Amino acid sequence: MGRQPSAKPTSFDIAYLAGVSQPTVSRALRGSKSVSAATRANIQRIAQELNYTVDKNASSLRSQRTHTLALLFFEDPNPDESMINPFFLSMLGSITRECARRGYDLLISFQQMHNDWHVTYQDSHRSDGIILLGYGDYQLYLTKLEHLVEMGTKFVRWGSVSEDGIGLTVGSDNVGAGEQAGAHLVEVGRRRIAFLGDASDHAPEFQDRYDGLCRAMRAAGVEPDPALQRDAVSSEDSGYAAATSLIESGRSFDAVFAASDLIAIGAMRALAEAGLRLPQDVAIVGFDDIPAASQTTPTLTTVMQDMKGAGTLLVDALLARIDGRPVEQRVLPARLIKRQSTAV
Amino acid sequence: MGRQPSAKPTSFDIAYLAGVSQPTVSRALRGSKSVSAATRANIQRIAQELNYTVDKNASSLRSQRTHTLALLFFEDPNPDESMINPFFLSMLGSITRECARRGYDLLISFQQMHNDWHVTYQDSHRSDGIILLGYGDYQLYLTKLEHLVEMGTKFVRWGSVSEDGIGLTVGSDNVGAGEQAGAHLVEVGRRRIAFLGDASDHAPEFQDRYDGLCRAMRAAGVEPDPALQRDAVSSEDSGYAAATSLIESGRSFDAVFAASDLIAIGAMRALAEAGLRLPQDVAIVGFDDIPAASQTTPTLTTVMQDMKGAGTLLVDALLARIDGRPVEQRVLPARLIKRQSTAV
DNA sequence: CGCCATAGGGTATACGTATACGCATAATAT
DNA sequence: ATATTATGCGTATACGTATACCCTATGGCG
Repeated sequence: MGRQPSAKPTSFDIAYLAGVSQPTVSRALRGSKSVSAATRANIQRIAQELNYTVDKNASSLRSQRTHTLALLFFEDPNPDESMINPFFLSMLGSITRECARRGYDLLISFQQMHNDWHVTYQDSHRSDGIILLGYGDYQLYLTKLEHLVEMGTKFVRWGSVSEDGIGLTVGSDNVGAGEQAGAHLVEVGRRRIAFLGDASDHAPEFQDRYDGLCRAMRAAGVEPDPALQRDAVSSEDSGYAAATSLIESGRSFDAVFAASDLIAIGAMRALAEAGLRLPQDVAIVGFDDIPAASQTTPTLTTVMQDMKGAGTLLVDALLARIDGRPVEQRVLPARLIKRQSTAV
Repeated sequence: MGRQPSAKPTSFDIAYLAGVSQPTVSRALRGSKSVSAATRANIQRIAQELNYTVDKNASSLRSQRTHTLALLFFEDPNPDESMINPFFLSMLGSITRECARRGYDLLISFQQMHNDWHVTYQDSHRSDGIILLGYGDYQLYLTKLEHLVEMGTKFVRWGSVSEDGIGLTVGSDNVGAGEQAGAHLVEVGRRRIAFLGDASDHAPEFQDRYDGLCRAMRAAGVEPDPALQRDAVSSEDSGYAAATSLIESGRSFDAVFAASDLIAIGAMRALAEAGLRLPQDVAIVGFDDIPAASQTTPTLTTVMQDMKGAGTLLVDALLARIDGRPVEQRVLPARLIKRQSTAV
């Protein structure tokens, strides 16, 4: 039946073959400088030959470092439970790669917002640090964050960088992105610009985007009309509802800035059903540049965030915090992608 | 400065408080029947109170079981490296949840097809088993699979269930899905149906879909024309190229069955640019039901796979194999979603 | 030529858990 | 009544690594 799957070699096996003691093997492989170059090279060669890999469990047990990061998705308790926010998904790749590059494993965990705190607690024991991604009710979220801080857990989260300061935050330049979107809409001649997305402190990121929009409008000498803002969470249905409410209010508007692409897509449906022509009657800008944004009719102008940079930065920041190195909040640039929905 | 983050309690702490020995705590918590109900209840209560969690590293080290599954994405070495196949992403949620339900952790790892074997090898040491997801060159893939089998690694993969039998496979009923698509196209009056997607043994899943299509056509008394098949991998560009080649061949066709939605979307662009009306001149069916499929013009008829069931089944099958339980290959039903691109 | 610093590496041990044994007590069989 | 077995638990130990500490040769220095 072929050979045995040859029992996993240990550092003792290597040590024996190299004619040294086990600790020397450990030192050599971990890069301690108190082992001679020749010995180290020899040990590395033998390890390579035997396909030796350090036993993560033993190593972690001894050193009390897991070399693992946990990635927690906080989800809205929405009915469509199998759907994951496409935006976060596209960050996953870069986070994974960055972890691999740094020699860290990545543990994935999904969590309903309302869930037992217990799971998160466990995750904090299984990893050196936690990356938090999540839309949703920000207040609920905060209590969990405070709990984490209290426990001394290292973590970093994706979100609005401007606010409070619970823990370490990495995020896009939402204000700047909002400004870009606003400036572009003004440039194509729009003056009455509506905003769809929570502007309350339940959703700091959306709020930042709205602030940016207002800033751009004022810079162009246009005063934003608060009556043209409608709350919405990141889903098509919510966007549809918000746009419908806007239309039914009877107030005139010639552009819509949606706080996310999903909202924008729902809004486009509502606008089209109301007989409004896009972009002639109403120009529209979304946020996120999800794949569907280039498939809508008309194709959707939107803001693309630097997801690759985001993953790298999140991991970087978290590792810095874990190692006790100083780390400053950082903001990532975002870029406006112009498509048909704002074409003059 | 508040209290210390109170050192993590160990089984010894619990044992002391319960007035028993450490092994008894271990036995009680793991459900050994050689501990009395009263003692067990008491231990569990104390553990709960202290927020005790078993140290995974120590536990794994001792028992040689990691209680972790590794998820490996094999990617095409394509230029757009930050993009992950949206189809696999939607499976991630259900896999994660199923793992959590069974008390397993999930380790994520992306790999370029051409990468060093080393990474996969390591992953096989860090987990009890591996879940393999990947499109791409099937031959390259096979050599890696054989390597895994040789090492005695437990794994399960997503793919075409019909073929060879290297390892354990879970997949959709691609033949049946192809039949549904074909029957639908025939039903709306199409006779000259093109197929875009590799039909070689480099891509067994696509081949199955093609086989299903042919079967449905023959069942309706229509002989499929091999000249209407064009190779394509799962990307928009590839779909665009394949459709263009088809159009330029001058052969007449009144329908296209694309092996994936991305191919379909690329093909739609090519067809529209060639002045063909969809669906009047050419009806089109895709595969996967990615989010963008409902945003195209016209919206895309496609096949929806049971991704939630897929995740569950993959984890189930892998755990069965790990535990040495018997496990049969299983196939998941797929469902045709009818949209505008095939509306009569 | 003796003294000390340094490089290089060995010895002993701890990390927290799970399991093989052994040993009482109590329950049953003979 | 004694022999047998099951029940419930303690004792001892191993899993594979990393680190604190100790020891031995050198070489540099006065």
